[in-house]
Amino acid sequence: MNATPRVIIGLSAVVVAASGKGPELLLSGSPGAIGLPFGSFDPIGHRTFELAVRDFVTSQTGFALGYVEQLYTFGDKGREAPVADMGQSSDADRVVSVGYIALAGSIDEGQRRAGVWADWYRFFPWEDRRSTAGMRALDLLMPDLHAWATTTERQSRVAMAFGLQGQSWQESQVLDRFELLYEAGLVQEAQRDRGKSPGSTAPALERAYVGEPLVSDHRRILATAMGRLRAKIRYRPIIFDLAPVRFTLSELQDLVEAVCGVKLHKQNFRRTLERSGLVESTGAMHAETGGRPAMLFTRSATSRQAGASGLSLPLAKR
Amino acid sequence: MNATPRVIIGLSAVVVAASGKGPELLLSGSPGAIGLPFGSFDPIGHRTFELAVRDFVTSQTGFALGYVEQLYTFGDKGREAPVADMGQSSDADRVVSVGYIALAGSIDEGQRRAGVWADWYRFFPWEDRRSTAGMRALDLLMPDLHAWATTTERQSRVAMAFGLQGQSWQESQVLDRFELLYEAGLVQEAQRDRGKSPGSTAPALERAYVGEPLVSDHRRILATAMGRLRAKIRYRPIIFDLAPVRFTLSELQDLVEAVCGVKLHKQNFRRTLERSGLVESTGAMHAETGGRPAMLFTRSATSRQAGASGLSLPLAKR
DNA sequence: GGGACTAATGCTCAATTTGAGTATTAGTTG
DNA sequence: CAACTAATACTCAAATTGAGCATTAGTCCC
Repeated sequence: MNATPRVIIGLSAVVVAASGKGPELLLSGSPGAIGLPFGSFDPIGHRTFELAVRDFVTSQTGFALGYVEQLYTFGDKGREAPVADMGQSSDADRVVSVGYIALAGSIDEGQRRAGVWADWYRFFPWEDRRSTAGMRALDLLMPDLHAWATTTERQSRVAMAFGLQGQSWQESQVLDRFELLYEAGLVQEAQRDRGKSPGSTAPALERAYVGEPLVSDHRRILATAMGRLRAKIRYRPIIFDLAPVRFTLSELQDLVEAVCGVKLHKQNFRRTLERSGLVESTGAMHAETGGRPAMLFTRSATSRQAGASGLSLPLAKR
Repeated sequence: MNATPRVIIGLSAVVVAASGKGPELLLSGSPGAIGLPFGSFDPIGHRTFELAVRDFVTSQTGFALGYVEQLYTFGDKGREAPVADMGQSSDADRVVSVGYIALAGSIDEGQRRAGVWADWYRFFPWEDRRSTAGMRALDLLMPDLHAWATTTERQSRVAMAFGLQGQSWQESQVLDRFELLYEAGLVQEAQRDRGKSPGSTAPALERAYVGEPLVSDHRRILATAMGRLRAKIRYRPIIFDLAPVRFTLSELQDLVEAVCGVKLHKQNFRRTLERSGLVESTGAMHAETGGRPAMLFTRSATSRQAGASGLSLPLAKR
């Protein structure tokens, strides 16, 4: 019972690591109430947010974070909804959450099993355009999206966000697409926040194409993180914070494709990569693919410099 | 006297408007303690941060904001230093400030005089590379920067940030440059935060080239805003939120140049602009320049669509 | 009413950068 | 050693960019 409501600062971290299969997220919570790793900011103990994030992620999950970047501060009333165990907060408090993205590098099977990791496309099936499964998720959403787009303004928003009608798909507009689906009531969080019981008048939501919900507004934070990461790949050499120390160009390409959810043109990818000077070949070869052995590369010294640029993404044709 | 220290959320707004001369900032405070418009977030009254920002800027200054975007949340202990009139906060409270950038469009002389506006280059003389004055500010900083750059790591950071040694100047790295100057003790805030009296052992700071300081960490927030705006110009048609409704291409170019602090190649600028489809000609002409009359343009309908892209910036040669 | 002056607009051309392939090579496997 | 699989090399046209020179439509001044 507080006399004056307090502001509690919550920190949420989108911790991304690359396993063999692609980007994976560190999750916490119990089945049915899954969310991002979450901690409260201690105004006395913590000197900066970033230190606080590193701190609680390591103490909660045992993983040490590499690259950490602030995403956005979410403070909307009405979207923080059911967060279960937030410790000392009472109903009267206002929770403001500062979202972070952290890259935990490349992990092996052992580490992977030690935490609760999930492929991030479980929460955004439509964002994966490498596979027919992802394309199909979008197809299945289309009827409901069109039904919602009753005005030309809405139609144009749908077209721009999802790359319809001659517009091109922009892989980093993850948040735009999610917010649009939220507004259209096509993700479970929207129905939850409106206080409806899922599946009454609202459209029935099949997880195969609307994705799994997360606690509170964590899926929104995740969308922000995906978008930021996808955009940042283009202008900072951040991909190397996810890649293993040594990699073949194909492995690097697979990783970029997995993060961005698109297919790239192989020859052009290696061309721009070699020109960029971001990688340099170690002498070693890697011969486990059944084809011609591939040269192993590492990130170059210049790629570590402060203002180094990112990768260009030469898309492969349909 | 609080038993437990509270967290106070402060909102700071970088309000930018374009006058004839270029981007101007709305300031508040008294001489010697100038800062950005600043308000506290009320956890009960305000539903979202953005509404709160609009609210307090309008009530404090009378200006209605157009475009508003969150920048970053600053929570470092030790950099919020002397903020004078922050209302009900006590020493024990921790102030976290959420920075916003807001574009107030184009203003006339009357509106300009109604608020306290200042050319933003007063705070960042080295960011203006259109004029020799700005280039000179950087020249004057160089000796101190080099003196600070005692390691190769620092030297390379300086080179990347300020475009030396074959590196190109990146107009949107405003924050990198400011933080570097801060670390090097070359801006007054750094000396203040370290508790030194300005001008003891530290280098003497001439305002003509180190720029004017702002209260608290407001200059850092401003640097973030400048960088964000400069970067965003390239991928969103945000410049039209600063431009007047009708403009000639030269006026638009001057505005872009003023925001980005660089000179552009005129013919190439108009070429890409016309191809982009972001502007369309009104029939009218504008003949006040003493040369051939110019066509007046407006932003096109497509430039208002959600995912519309921004301007390319064809730099003019040295 | 014709030149000088000024900015706006039009046009050209080469250098790069992209997009989209086809061709060759170095391993593994049966 | 032939078949197979990736990796790597090379090619060529289209599109984009960087840098200019050229022309035009006004004003100002005699």
